[in-house]
Amino acid sequence: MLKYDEVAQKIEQQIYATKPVAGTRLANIEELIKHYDVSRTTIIKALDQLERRGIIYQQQGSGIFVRQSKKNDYISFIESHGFTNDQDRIPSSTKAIELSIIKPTAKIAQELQCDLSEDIYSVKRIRYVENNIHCLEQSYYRKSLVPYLNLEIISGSIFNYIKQVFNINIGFSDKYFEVTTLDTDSAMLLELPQGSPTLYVEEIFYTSAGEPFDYSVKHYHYKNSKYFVQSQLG
Amino acid sequence: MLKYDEVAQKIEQQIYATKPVAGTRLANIEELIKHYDVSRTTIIKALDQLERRGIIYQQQGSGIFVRQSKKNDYISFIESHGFTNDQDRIPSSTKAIELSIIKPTAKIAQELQCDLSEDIYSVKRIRYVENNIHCLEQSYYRKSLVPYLNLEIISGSIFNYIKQVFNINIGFSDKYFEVTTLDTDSAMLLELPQGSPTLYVEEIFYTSAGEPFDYSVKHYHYKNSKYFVQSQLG
DNA sequence: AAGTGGTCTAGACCACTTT
DNA sequence: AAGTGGTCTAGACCACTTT
Repeated sequence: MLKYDEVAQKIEQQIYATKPVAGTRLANIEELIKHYDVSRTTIIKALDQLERRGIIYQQQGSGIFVRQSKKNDYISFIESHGFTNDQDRIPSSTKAIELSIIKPTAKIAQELQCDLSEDIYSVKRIRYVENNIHCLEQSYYRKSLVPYLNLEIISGSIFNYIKQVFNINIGFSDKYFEVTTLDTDSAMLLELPQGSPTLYVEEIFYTSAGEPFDYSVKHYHYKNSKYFVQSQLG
Repeated sequence: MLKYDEVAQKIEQQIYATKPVAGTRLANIEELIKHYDVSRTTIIKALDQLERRGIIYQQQGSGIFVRQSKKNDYISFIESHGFTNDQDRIPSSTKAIELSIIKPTAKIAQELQCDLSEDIYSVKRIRYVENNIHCLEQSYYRKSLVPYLNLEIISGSIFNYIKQVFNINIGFSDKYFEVTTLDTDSAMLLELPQGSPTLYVEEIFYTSAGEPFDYSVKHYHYKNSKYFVQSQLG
């Protein structure tokens, strides 16, 4: 494990364990260097990581402080995989609705940067958080990169599966979204009236080598899902 | 100006100038070190910055590559101040609807971590992008931190103003959002039928010293606003 | 003036991919 | 085996805030 990851994790755990109020000052950098017995650069890198994740903030000349903890019931829109805060997991589950191999439409081929003749796994699922319907998800995977899927696999975490079995490293994603209304089919599956508002999200996932392997379209249940995003500005 | 910011900016400008297709490989690190005459650490920091902003991606052992450029008409949800990509600005404007000094409600006082007796500037505005209604915004500023506002100021960029005049450095923000429907008042102002879907956002802005100074509530026009978010995963 | 976080360097060495 | 990005160190010096 990398040193700066280890230091970041230890500092984070200490914050979660002692639950200091927002604005509490942590030890200064010199002390952290001595305490963790690493170089200045390593401490700074660990702190930068915690700052980006919204756990602390740093003010030059003043100190390192604990940031406000997030509201409950809100899910991180960036790393949303069914958890709220990193501390306490929220039980989530998945129901598979459809699994088939298809040829891509022009739109799908474009997003996945693939040929129209390439085989594509089409996966339709409903995702639940705390036993409430959270969203309807239609995903397309390039079979050349994800050679095999079955009902059991898609009822769990597909990402964990393809990471472990096919050794695919997930690199980054592009997320496009807007607010719209539900058509008949989606409304039925989300158990909402037709025309209900929804957060409509299209997301393309790339491997760490920059290859798009998953194009997903999601309709979120507007009553059961709330989100948060923390930003660094300035 | 900091060296790594300068290097990042130069590399970015070069990418925008030559518009290479996604996946194009940039010069390797040794070359960048020589070319910009800075240390390895400085190059790495510049590249990390560009990676976080979605402009490049790096693959250990392989190279540094240009990332897909973003779709037009989508606005960055993180740094959304009325622009799309960093390259080409989109004309945006603001119409002031209301400006007053009030005492905070319990909710406002809680979000701004202030006393119920403190003076608060209440600002209501409509924001336009390319002459289309983009969102309705109700903001609350702590008068102790933002001592003066008038109609002219709030018709422009309040953030630029308070940065320059009151020397407030904006540090970070917490954004909470969900999909809901418009009530009569908001619908009228957004020129949409009552009950239309909307993206409802609450955002708290903090100074770099960690003090909340602005609590804003926004209703986005569901037909005129689309967003994107780029994530680093793995 | 003292304290605290941030930048920057040269260079050794490690991790991963490509040839 | 060679190439390429990433980690880590010691230490000098800078930028900003607090006393």
